[in-house]
Amino acid sequence: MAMQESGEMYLETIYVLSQKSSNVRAIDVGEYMGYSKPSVSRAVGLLKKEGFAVTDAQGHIQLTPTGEEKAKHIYERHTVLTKMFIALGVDEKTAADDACRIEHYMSDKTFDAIKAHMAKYGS
Amino acid sequence: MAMQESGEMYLETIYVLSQKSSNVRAIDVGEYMGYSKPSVSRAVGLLKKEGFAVTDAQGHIQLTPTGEEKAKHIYERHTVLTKMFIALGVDEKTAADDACRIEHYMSDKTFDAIKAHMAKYGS
DNA sequence: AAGTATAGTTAGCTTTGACTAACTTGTCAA
DNA sequence: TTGACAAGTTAGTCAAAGCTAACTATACTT
Repeated sequence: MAMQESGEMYLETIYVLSQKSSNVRAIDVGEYMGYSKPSVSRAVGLLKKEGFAVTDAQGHIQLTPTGEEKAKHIYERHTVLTKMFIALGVDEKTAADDACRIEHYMSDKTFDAIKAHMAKYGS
Repeated sequence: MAMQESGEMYLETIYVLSQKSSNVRAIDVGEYMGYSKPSVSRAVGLLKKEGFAVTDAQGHIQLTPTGEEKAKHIYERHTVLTKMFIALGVDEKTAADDACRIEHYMSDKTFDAIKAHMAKYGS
C-alpha cells in the first residue's frame, strides 16, 4: 500500500535532521515532531519494515537510498510550495505550515507544473 | 473540535448535489462519493449533530445556513484551486482531483493570497 | 558497585472513518 | 394483501496513528 501522510512526515523529518547532524535518534525525531517516544518507535519500525530506514546498534536512524529518495521528493515539494506561497504574499510561518500539510496530497503532475512556473517566474 | 476532511467532503458533496436536484438523499451522497450506506448514515448523523444539516421525514438532506456557508467556503477553494492548476497547464481531471484533496488543508491566509492572485492574473 | 537518568520498546487504550451483515421501514405492483 | 425492492439504521469489525504506563537496557556518576 502507498505511504500515508504520517509516514512521509517521519521520513521528511529524519531527512531534515540528518542534514544537521549525522546521528539522528528516535528521541530527536519525536521532539522535532512533538510526538511521544512510542509513536516514533512504532513509525520508525514501519519505515524499517518498508525498507526506507535502518537503525544501528546505537539506535541511530539512517535512511536507505530508497528512503532518502522519497524524503527528498517530499522535501522538494515542501520548499517549492513554501516559496510559492511566500511569493504570493503569505507570511513565512503560514506558508511553511500550509506547505507541510499540502505536500502530501499533490500529484506529481500538478507539482511539476508549479515547479516549472516557479522556475520561470518565481522570485 | 474542528471538522475533519471527511466531514468537509460530505458537506461539499451535499452542497454540490443540492445544486442539481433539491432532493438529496443519503443514497445519492453514497453513490457520488463511492461510500456505503452505513458510512453515509453515520456521517450525516454527525453533520446533523453538529448543526450543519437536517433531514425531513422522507430522508431528504438539507444543509442549514451554517452548513451551507461552510460548504460554499470549501467549494470555493475547490473551484479556485482547480482553475489555478489548469492555468498552470495541468489536465482537468488531475487539477480537480488535487484540488479536492488540498482544499481541506489550506489556511485562509494562503487561500486568500491565491484567490487574489487568480483574480488579477488568472485566466 | 549502586543508583539514577536517558533511550527505546511493549502492551494496551482511544478516535476517526471506512466496511459488512443484518434489521427496519415504506412503497409499489401483482 | 402480500411480496419484493429500495432506503436507511444498527451493531460490530478493522486499520491508521496518536497516546500513557510500565518495562528494559545502556551509560554516567558518585
